[in-house]
Order: sequence, then C-alpha cells, then structure tokens
Amino acid sequence: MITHKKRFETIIQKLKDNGHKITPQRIAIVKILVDSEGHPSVENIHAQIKTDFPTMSLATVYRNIVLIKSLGEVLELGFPDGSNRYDGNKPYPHPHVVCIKCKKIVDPDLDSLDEMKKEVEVETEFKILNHRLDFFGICSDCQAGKV
Amino acid sequence: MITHKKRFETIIQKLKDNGHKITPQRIAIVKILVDSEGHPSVENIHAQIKTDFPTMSLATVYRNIVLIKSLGEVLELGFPDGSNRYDGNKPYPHPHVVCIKCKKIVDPDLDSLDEMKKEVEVETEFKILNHRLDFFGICSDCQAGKV
DNA sequence: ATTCCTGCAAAATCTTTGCAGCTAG
DNA sequence: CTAGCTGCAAAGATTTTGCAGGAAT
Repeated sequence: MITHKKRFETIIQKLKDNGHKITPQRIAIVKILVDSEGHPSVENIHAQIKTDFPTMSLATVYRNIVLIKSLGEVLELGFPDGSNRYDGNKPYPHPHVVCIKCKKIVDPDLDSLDEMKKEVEVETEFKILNHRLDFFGICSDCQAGKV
Repeated sequence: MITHKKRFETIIQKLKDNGHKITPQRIAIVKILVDSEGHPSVENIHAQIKTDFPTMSLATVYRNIVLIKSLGEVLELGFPDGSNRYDGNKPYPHPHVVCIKCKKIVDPDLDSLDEMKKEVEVETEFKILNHRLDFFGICSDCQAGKV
C-alpha cells in the first residue's frame, strides 16, 4: 500500500535526483500535497502554510507546483469554473467525482476506462496519450440536506 | 438530421423567447458558433467577426457566450492549458478526442459512457448531473508527420 | 419610448516573471 | 563557495464590469 509518507519521500527523492534543493518551503508544499485528502488549490496550500510560515509567497507555491508537475509527481485538475486543484497521491490520470455543492472529490474505481481508451484509438486512429474524466453531481450528504 | 442552419435558428429563437434582442453582433457570434467545425475560442470568434465588423468588442463576445451558455445552447470546453473552446452544435456533454499537436478535435461515439455513469452513481452514491470526458493524443495526420 | 445591448476602458482574477538577497549542499 | 531558491512587486493573460451612448422591438 502507498502511504502518504512514502509518497512524500518519493517526491523529495525525485527532487533531489533532479538536482533541486530541499528547502523548508518545498517540504511544506510537498507535505500538503500528499497529506491532503481534499485535492487542495494553490490558494489553499498557500493559506495552510502561511499560518506557521508567514513569509511564504504565493509565487513560491506556483513555482513549486510547476516544478513538481514537470516531474510528473502531481496531477493538476482544472475545473469548469476555472479553478485548479492538485492531487499529489495519484499523479496519473484517473476519474473524479465532484460534488458541486460541497466541492468534495471522490475517486471511483472504473475498470472499463482502459477498454474505452482502446475503443477510441480504434475508432479515431489517434494515439491516445492522456485523458480526463470527471463526473459532477451531488454527494449523498448534500442530497440528504446535511449541507 | 441537425443542420447548422437549424441550430442557428434554434438558438436565435431561444434568445427571442427569453426576451433577448437580436443584434447584428449576436447574429454574427451565433453564426460562428454553429458553423465552426473546429470548436472556436473566444479570441477566434472575435477575430473572425472583426474582419468585417471592425468595432466588435471582445467584451461583447464574452457576454454573449455567457448568455448562450446560460440558455444551454453552447458547450464550453476548458482545456488543461487554460484555453476555452466552444461547441454550438452539440451543447450537451460528450466526449472529445483532442490532438495535442494540431489541436484538431474529434467527437467519438462511445456508447459505454452512459453505463459508466450509472456504475459511478451506484459506487459513490452521488447523483450525477454532468460529466466531462476528453482524450488527448496524436491524430493520424500528425502521426504520419504531415504536420 | 423603453429596455436592453454595445464599445470602451477600467477592474478583477489568476498565474508568471525579474531581480536582489539568501541558503542549501 | 555558488548554483539555485525565495519574497516582493510588477507584469501578463484572460475574463468581467461600470457607464454612457446607441439600437432593437
């Protein structure tokens, strides 16, 4: 099983391997990326760190997200409303189910997706490299009116 | 069969029905939305119209896209690079296959998607209202090096 | 006649960049 | 030491908004 701790070490190691320095800011950002269950936004990450690291700059968060993305260790989720959120635990494409009320994000298991990709390759003659699949709806809590 | 002309009339009618005036700018924008095979961007629409309508403002394009979106008559495709493109012919969610080299967009037929949606509803207990499925890859032309 | 629409410019977001000083290795 | 990183502020890019004049119905 892949724990948050292992993910943390994987990313830090990859940063080192590629000649990047391990700064306190970087550590803090990576920690949040792998600890968050809730797919944090840049603003979110910044706010969390700023609490006990008041000089942390938004630019630094952006720069590090770009860096970690370029190493393939975080997945960027761009949503229809223009916001971006990040997943440091599963940095490869995978489906999401998003509650449009409470913004909760769940990762469903969908085995049929791989098959669908092959279907698309046959039908369109594209070589498929990547994909994005998101469902939007109301989670059971919000349906029940728990807000 | 649904022709571009019918789509044009449908949208214009819907605008009228909802008490919106039919201005030359509006007509030009709707025309491009339904005539384009290539999923135009806002910038794109603006540029096309500006040729023979030099005072056309970007703001007007944005405002009308928002309006037509609110009537459910155009689909907005937000891409990972931050760009938005629009589909006025099929304004309901449907899968896209995007060539990352030449930016061509193809609409594949994927019957299995509806089933997948139900699968997700059962598994997550969400009420699914909407979805987004995009595949990214290289089209056959670009694979062949035709650029 | 009125109500809605447009163009322009300014504002609002979100993200990136230049630079001088600082710090990890 | 010294290459790379950070913070700050300014710049970019994209989309939205306020306002006064203009157009559709």
